[in-house]
Amino acid sequence: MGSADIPTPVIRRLPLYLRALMFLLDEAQEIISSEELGKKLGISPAQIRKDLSCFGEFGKQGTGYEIKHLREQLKRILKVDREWGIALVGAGALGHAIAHYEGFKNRGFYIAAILDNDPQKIGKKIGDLEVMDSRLLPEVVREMGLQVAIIAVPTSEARKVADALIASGIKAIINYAPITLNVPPGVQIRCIDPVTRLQNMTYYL
Amino acid sequence: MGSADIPTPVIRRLPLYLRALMFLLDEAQEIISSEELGKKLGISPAQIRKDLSCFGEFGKQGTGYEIKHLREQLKRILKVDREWGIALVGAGALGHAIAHYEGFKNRGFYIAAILDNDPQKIGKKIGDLEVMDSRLLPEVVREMGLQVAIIAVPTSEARKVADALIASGIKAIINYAPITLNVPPGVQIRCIDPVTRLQNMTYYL
DNA sequence: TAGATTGTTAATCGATTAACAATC
DNA sequence: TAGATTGTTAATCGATTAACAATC
Repeated sequence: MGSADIPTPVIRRLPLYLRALMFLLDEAQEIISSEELGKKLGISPAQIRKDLSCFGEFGKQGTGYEIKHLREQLKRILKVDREWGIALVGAGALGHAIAHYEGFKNRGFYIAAILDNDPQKIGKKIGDLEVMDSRLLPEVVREMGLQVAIIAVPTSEARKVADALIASGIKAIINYAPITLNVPPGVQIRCIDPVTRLQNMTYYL
Repeated sequence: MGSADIPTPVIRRLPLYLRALMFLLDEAQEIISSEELGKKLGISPAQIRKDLSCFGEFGKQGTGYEIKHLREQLKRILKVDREWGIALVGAGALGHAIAHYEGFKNRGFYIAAILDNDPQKIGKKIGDLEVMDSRLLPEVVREMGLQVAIIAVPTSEARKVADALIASGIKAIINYAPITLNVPPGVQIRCIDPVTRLQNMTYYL
């Protein structure tokens, strides 16, 4: 690959830029400067320019950035210029909330399948999708060509589910169980645990 | 205050240490070395020792850390050696999932009140709590002495809700709407947006 | 004591910021 | 052109790591 190694903090910020640009486009704004974008995001303008310069020259001196163009570039860089299907494992309250979440729309993702191991839940419909038996995971992942999954099961089952996902060929996982899961190289994982975020804030109170 | 300024990455890691220690105690482990803890968390042992040394000397040379003792120290440092009541705003699918979440238990938090502006939802019960009218927010926050809140409303309402929370005296906010909210100094805010996390991972695929 | 692991210092590494020439 | 803002360099700042004396 021609692309040099980009610092991870840069990659963490790009989705925030993209999110802000999508929002601005909804409000029909066409151009934005690094100054204005920085103010909206609480990030320094120099930081934004430096981050973007890792990938090319997307702005125009004296003017700023054409929002639609920058959005397309960011989508391409982040590989969300396509739609990734997600395997959602867990059809409890959290699974329902994720299945009904509006925020995936136009951001590169959709729920492709919902799985659970509870016979009470298997076969039930959530929105347009029928909850499938967890045991079908390998087939579902292969047949639908899924690479992304979300773990929304109880903590006690999260490790087992992660192993099954990885064995099935999933390459990117969002884990909602409050536990650190170790994954092999080549597999991405991120944990969403509101309590660690809360504990982080209370330190400062 | 006697406490010097602690680097923010340190404060971000402490809740992870605490979470791992709680888990180990459940499994009846009593002692752990920075080496072993680091392996579990994917963090270098030197990092862990350095982080902890910001606050005191909690270990014993040649042995490691007494887990129960370190847990108590971390709880104290993070101010979760008490229980913080949370004002949960939004009683939709996400609000339900949060209200039923088991993960708050023993980690310093509980849902103290649930509010919504939808007459259809007001008065309905979620677990033990009755959904209250959002307009009662200032009274609820004051009377219950709440400092922490969670925003689980549609994106279009998030800004308004955040302003109301801050006006009511809330000092720490978890925002589930995929939008950057600007808050005044002295108020902590963290955004939980699974899609930015997903977009971060797809970059690496 | 011998072995192990901490707490801490110094060195390295990496990220952010300031500043300005380039240029629209 | 004059004014504005980018892209980029160099300087600053901060965080991580390596190494080891202290000590249990």
